Amino acid sequence: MAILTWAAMEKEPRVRGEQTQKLREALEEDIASGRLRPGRRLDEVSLAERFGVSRTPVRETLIQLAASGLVEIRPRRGAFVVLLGPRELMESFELMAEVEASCARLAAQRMGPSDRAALHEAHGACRAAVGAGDEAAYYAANARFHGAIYAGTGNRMLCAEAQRLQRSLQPYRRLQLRVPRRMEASFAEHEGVLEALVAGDGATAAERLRAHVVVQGERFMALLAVLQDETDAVAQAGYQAG
Amino acid sequence: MAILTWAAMEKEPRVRGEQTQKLREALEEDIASGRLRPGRRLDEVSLAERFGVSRTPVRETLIQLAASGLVEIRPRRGAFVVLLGPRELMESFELMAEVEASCARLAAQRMGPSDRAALHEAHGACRAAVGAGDEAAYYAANARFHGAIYAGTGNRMLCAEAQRLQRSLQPYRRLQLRVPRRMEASFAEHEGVLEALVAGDGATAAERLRAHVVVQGERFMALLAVLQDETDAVAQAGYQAG
DNA sequence: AAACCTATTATTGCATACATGATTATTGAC
DNA sequence: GTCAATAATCATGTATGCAATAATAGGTTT
Repeated sequence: MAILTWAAMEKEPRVRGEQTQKLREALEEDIASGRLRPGRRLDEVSLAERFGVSRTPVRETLIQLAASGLVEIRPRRGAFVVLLGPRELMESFELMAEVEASCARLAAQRMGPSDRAALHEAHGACRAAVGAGDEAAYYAANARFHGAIYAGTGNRMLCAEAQRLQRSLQPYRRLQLRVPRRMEASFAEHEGVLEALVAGDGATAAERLRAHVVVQGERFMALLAVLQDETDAVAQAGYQAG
Repeated sequence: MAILTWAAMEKEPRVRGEQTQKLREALEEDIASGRLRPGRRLDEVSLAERFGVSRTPVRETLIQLAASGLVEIRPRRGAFVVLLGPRELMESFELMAEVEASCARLAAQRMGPSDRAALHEAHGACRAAVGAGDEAAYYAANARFHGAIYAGTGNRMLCAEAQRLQRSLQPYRRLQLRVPRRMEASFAEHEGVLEALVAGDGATAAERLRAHVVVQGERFMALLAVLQDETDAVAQAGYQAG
């Protein structure tokens, strides 16, 4: 007793939660969707009132979010939605590119029929979104496309890591909507990745997916000035969530 | 106001802590050193008494450790030192291999003189440890060797991720001491990695470091039966820490 | 004797209360 | 009028108390 066998470990959330679970999902959604923008302070009492709970589960949720990289907690200062600086953004995109390249290499060797089906489905949805010019649909389908590659590795640890990184960069991807012909370029790159994946060419798939993410990062960094302006504007407006 | 500028974000711990900081370090050390073995249950009141604090900071620390992958929290059941099963161990080693390979590739291109000096220093310490047959010294020097490669990437996000993974696998590395001629083999592999790194050959360095980690993982998986026996014994003995 | 059901115990999850440090506002001086 | 120092306010960090659930022990039944 007092021992947990690994056989019993077949459930994902390594983290406690009853109330906390809901709080975490709600805040993650708020951050990803942009309702809570990077840099926004997260007041414990306000969040507690908003969700109708005490400060305790709020604090525990904030700690979880801090550990997953979405929130930053400064001792005695409070919690803030993580605001990545230029350097940290570049580093995060590079890390993302490396992880995704690894996923592509492994997925090319290991994807099963259902993985391939999911990948093609997501790719088709991307194509449809490009045709319709539907940014929101492309955004969702793009996430499925990348997620299918993660899952195709068969490595749940790697998959979880890739998803965590994707979530932490999600608040910034919104700004990519401003890049002209973004969807078309992204879709074309996806096609190259898909081709290499279905051919089982791991090296090529990895290189193409790495380049895809790196290029996205470079496009994004070009918009950094705009980002700065926006957060400044947010600061001045004293943005309120909910 | 209510906005955190990224200029102010030049401090590492994204996590709160006064008491919590000490608790986290102490528990990390206990887990890494093997005083708290994988599968061990972590009772909140016992920990609170042991550290002379209330349950609150203990809970917050456990949540942090859960998020970093060292502890697993099962709702209403308590916290346990993560006990990775065979599949999870394989996946973790693979993830580690991928991340380290990325580090090697980037470090080969970017390492500065101080990074190279640190790498050579660690390698020299490894050589000395092999000569002296000092397992503990090799263990420490090996960690410095890998850490120097992480740092050599100049990417703090990647570096932090690699270190987090290393910590989460640390409880299991102890068992590698049983592999015969482990130090000699490891050191020989290090030498190949170092050679490629100083030559600036990122592709070769990445491949060699990946192989190094993968081989370590394979050696390790061969000991899994022993691991299982040991944890079973621990379970029966009702291992007490401290 | 073994298995199942029940009652007790113990531990987690959450709420509330208090203390300390940070932030802000006010007041005074230059 | 601006800057600085001090006091008041507020938020965080920690402790404690209560409720609900899971683990456990005991008794009963087959």
